[in-house]
Amino acid sequence: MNRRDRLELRTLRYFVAVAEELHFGRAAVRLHMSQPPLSRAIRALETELGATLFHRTSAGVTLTRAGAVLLDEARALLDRAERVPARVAAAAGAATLTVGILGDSTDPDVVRLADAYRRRHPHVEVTVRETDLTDPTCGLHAGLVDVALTRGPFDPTGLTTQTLRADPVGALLRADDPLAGRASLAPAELADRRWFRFPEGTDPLWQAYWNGGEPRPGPVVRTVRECQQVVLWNGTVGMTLADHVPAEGLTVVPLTGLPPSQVVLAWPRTDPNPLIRSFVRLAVAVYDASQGLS
Amino acid sequence: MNRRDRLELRTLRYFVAVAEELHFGRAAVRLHMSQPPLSRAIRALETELGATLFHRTSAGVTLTRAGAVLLDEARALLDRAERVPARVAAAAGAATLTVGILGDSTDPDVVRLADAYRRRHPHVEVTVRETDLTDPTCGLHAGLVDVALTRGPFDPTGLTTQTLRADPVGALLRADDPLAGRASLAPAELADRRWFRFPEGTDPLWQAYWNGGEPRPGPVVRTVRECQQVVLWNGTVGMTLADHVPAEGLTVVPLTGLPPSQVVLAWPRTDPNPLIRSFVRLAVAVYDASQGLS
DNA sequence: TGCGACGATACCCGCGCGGTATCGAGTGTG
DNA sequence: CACACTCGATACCGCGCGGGTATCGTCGCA
Repeated sequence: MNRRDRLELRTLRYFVAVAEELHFGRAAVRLHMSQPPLSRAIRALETELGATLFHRTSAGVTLTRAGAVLLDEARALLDRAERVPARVAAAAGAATLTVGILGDSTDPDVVRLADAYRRRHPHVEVTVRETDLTDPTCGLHAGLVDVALTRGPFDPTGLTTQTLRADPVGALLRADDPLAGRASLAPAELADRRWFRFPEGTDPLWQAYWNGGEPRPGPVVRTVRECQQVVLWNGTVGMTLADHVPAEGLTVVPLTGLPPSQVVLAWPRTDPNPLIRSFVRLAVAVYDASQGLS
Repeated sequence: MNRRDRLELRTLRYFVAVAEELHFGRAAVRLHMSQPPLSRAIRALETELGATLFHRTSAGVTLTRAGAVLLDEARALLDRAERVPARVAAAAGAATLTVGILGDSTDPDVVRLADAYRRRHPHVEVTVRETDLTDPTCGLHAGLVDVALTRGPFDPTGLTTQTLRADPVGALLRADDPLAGRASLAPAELADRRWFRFPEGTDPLWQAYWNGGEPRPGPVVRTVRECQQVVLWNGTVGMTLADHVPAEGLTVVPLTGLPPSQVVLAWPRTDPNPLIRSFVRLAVAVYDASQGLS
């Protein structure tokens, strides 16, 4: 009568674990769960099938004849089920996912995300396209990438976005700058300086944010490296991540009163490619887990 | 990351339904569910497998190549899974369940329960043992039956019991009895009559209940038929179910102030036979459903 | 007879699943 | 050309199931 009364693979996985360990406690460990729900699940399976699967004696647990038969059947089913994803993937053709990454991402979470995705979808050919700072969407609109692992803010028209993390920002200064020794700075204290900025045509939201709230005059940069060079050589200033470890001769001072910089995942609003969905799901999980333990 | 991310048979059943109907709405009907969760499940499956399974065009739904492959795989898996219960049952040997039924059970729910159980466990050999009224446990203690579908009250020592329903009771009288025309009776109004009773050694709780709260003198009966005969021939009275349709020359008048008669399922407390468990589960479901619509 | 091992039971909680309501896109029609 | 209809997708909600912790009951053993 209940809906939980048809055979399911999960139950069979439980059964196989117990049948192989012949010990509920150890099987539970192997299944990364605790013993009581496992006992219950096996009991429910016995009820469902109308047959006792294990002899529970004080000496230990042994398979009944019915249990032995089910073990064969279950292994066959699980083996076959195991191979289904690979076969479907093969039929779908060489699956490809192109991830756009904003130039400076030495983010350790990106590595963890790449690992996790590779483990989850070994058949997917992931290509990474690193882009400079002049396009926060990493070429999403041009169709150059399927999904962009980038930073905000930018015009989200036609895109779906998902914020993964927020990092405090800081001012990038020469190490011998008079303000270099400060524990923190307000953007106003740098109002009279020249700030590096991005080329004409760059997303205005993006431009404004990285100039401390409003576009300011200064040299044009395209890459992280250029930002550093232009500060070193011109004595300009600019924004970067507060925990950024700068190059020799540069320093970073935390900026106060500014919204933190968000790590954002973006992808086309209408793209039906399910690889994107699973990538997004995984990314959220990985970044959340990372948040949790920090 | 979630636990809901391994392939499950339920999901495959959904997929096969949609693949065969090529229409989400109709597939949902076939699966006895509504369309939105079905759409979600298919989407989740696509995400999980990293492949699009259906082309959703305005013209309708068609399978992709990946979907076609999955359809084959899914059918193979489901076919095999379908046969598992039968094979396990065969290995367990001829499964037998003996149900004890108290003599007078012309209860329609019993029929529905028998049907449901037969549908659910077609391989189980169900034998029914109808017993007289002298043992409310239908021979459970003697091991004559596995489970008793009976009425209370009785001594539950060593048994597990489950109440399924409660029915009002009435007095069984001759149709020409002075009290026969009454709309209802209190047991006290029959205090001076002789009540039929059960033989020496019958469960005391049982004996007392069916004599209106305390054992009263009167002729000894063993079966429902004997009850009727003894009332017809001796002018004795006794208790029966209020909605009982009596034989010619008899009548039933509802009794007030007595606890209703409970339909009770009873089985040995320590019997490991899983057939009993599933029978009990089903019985509860059937009787509950029956309650609901009354 | 106390103790340890181990499966079963009791009870609680969070989330995944299925429900209803609604949207939005695409299409045929007066 | 607007309107209505179809049908899958989305938003949101409530509940039951699956998994958790605590504890029990039983059996073997010192």
